[in-house]
Amino acid sequence: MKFDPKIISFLRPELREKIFEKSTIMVFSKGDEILREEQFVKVLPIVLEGLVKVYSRFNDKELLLYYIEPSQSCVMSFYAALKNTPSKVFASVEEDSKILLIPVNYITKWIKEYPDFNELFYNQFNLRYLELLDTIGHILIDKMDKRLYEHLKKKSHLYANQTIKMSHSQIANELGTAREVITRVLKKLETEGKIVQNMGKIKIID
Amino acid sequence: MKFDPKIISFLRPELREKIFEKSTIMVFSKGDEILREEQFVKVLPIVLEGLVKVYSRFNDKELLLYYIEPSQSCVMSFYAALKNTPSKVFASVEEDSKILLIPVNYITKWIKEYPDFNELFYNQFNLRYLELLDTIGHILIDKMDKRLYEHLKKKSHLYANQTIKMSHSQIANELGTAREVITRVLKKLETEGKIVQNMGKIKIID
DNA sequence: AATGTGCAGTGACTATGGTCACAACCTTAG
DNA sequence: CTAAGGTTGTGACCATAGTCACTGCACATT
Repeated sequence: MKFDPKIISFLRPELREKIFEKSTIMVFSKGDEILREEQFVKVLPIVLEGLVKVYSRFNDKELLLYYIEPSQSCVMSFYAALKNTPSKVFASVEEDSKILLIPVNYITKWIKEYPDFNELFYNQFNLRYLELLDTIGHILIDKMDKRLYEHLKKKSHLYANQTIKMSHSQIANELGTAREVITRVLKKLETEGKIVQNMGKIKIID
Repeated sequence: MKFDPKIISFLRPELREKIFEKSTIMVFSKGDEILREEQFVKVLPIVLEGLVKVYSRFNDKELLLYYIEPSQSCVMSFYAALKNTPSKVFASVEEDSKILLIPVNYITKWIKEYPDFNELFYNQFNLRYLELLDTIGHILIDKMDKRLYEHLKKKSHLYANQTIKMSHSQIANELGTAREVITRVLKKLETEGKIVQNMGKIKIID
């Protein structure tokens, strides 16, 4: 199987070749659900291109946990795969993505054989934990206007695009709040000159 | 060095002996601060007896992250030790504790040699992540009364004691809110018959 | 006994954000 | 073209919880 050697370049060439030999690459389109809560995981995804969103749901509310960017993996899948326990989170494709799927039986083997592969997951776990900690900080101390603004800025960086195309209710979901609140706060941010809205698009001034 | 073999009994005897050979056991008293934010970590703690509280601080507010119970370790220390990066969290001793301190240089070695030791940390990481997720859920959807009540119930289980002796402001800190709010909500819980307060002690009914 | 310190109790006020109801739109499918 | 369905804009209202200002209480120290 062909592969771009720049991807997961932090792993040793030897392991990288094994990974590409045993794995499959799948292409997903924007909006595809790739993981549901309570679903068992049989392959570990590593995003090669695109963007995947991982989120949790409480009652009817949703909360964005993290994005998986190229070269990153999903620790929740990793653990679910390792322990053969069902997933507690959801994942869906935000941007058309190319994803490397590693069969779970090799995971166990390789984390023993390749310390840097093992470390990769510790790094990811740590990263995600700190991100979540950060999220809690924002929820606890920031007001909606700041949370929303930071959220939009983060998104614009991820997409490498000043302009975001999302409905108010989608944003509300990601922040775990109601649509009207987003409409209200977006208007406020607009009068403050921090963003510009037109035709369903939001431009971040920064 | 003597040790109680029941402790960390899930590890292989061979490793357990090595751990006790190379580690020191320290005794801490209630209230001791054992880890500050931005501090570098040179030993990995495993709690043998007692209870250790790990928390984070945002501005002046504090938030309880998790308790380390006997046989558990602190993933935040683990990662900080592994990567030689400063800690992002605080830890303090809740109940007089006996703690096993493993020098960091052996950690790296043993996680390579002993897969079950390695797995221990994945388990802990996963556990803590899910706990934090749960906490976010509560913050997002529960009202203060429920959050407080659940918090008290959890504490009473940890201490194996129906009665909790804590000041209102301590509780407020752990939940990231203000003292008056706790006073108010405790009163509410009392009229609902869910708790009884007297002389600085809180008794949880049910 | 007098003073100080910390904790608990309380009423009043306020701000934030969640909810409701409804109007005014676009866009798209029939 | 028109109806339907989704999106946005808005005013009114309300509940929650954070803040302020103060009182009273208990205990310790001098």
